Amino acid sequence: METLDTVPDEDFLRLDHQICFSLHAATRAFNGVYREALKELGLTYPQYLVMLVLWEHGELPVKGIGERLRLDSGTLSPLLKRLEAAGYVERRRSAEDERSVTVRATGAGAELRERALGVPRRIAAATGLDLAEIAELRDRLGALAARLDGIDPDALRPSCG
Amino acid sequence: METLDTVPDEDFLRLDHQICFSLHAATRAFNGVYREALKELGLTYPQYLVMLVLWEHGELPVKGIGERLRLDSGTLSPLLKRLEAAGYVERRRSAEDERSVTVRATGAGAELRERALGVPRRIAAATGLDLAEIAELRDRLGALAARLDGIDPDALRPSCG
DNA sequence: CACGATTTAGTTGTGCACAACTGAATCGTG
DNA sequence: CACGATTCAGTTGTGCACAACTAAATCGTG
Repeated sequence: METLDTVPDEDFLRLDHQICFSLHAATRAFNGVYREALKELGLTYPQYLVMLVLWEHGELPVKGIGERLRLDSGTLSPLLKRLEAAGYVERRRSAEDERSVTVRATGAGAELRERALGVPRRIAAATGLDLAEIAELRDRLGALAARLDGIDPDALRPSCG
Repeated sequence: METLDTVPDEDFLRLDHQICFSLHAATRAFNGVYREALKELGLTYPQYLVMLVLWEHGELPVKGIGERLRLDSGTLSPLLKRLEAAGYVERRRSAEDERSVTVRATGAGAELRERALGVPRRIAAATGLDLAEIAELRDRLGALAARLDGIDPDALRPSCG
């Protein structure tokens, strides 16, 4: 089998162009499709992800949301502020640990879930993938992400290439 | 085989949580890995994509870059201005069509290519995927993106779900 | 040729990602 | 108990994505 070592740098650069582009394109295409589907709910895609975890887990501290979505407070704080302004979530300082802020869906947020139920099905139908393919894609992407997250930054430095 | 139609909305919402998350996570993990690898070059990931197309195609109008990367002038104009400020590209109004701005790599931009040659190999090695797997992932993502880009927006509206 | 439609870059405004930082609360160890 | 280290949310600044818009050049049709 052809191994990585036998391929010239030039070919790698070309292949890189292709895979970078397709990953970038797939992500933006997915975002675009969700943007369209979520327009009627008044949610962005990241806001929808936050609502999904709140619907699934009930109330969570900001940190808990961040762990599940791999987002930090710099991203979540303003996003949650917008969700709060829209009336979908409420935030309050935890009584037990006043460093922590607990986030939970409001009544309007719960109603939103009912309106959101149809979204994933329409997306799935639009992709033309069946359930098994969707699950496989999920697993591949999940495995890739886990592997990438586990990379030692030093392995990306020139000295180790 | 289980079809989409027989799956309850609730299960879809849960599956959606998973696939949204894994796509989002894979993208951000990839971005993070590239960010690290490109740090020494002083490039961001989108800037690197632009340099890749310029290295491959020689000079291109802004529109040509946008078509290849599916980016509009609102994204490209400031990005190119930064690449120009860094000395990697130069822009000049086309003589034939003064609406158009031609972008090409400078000498420093060409030197950057030499230093960039090792990057994709290190990324590929870090993913632990072999060439065939990389090519397969590229094709799957490309096909998915093409399918998503081709979706009729109306198909995402509630009335058609 | 004239003039409305189109094309091309660019600008503005909103939202997300992330690094670096701040400040307050809490924890752990002496 | 005291005090330095850590944790947590939030802020600031930079860059990207995208929608909506502007201005200038070009095109196409009468």
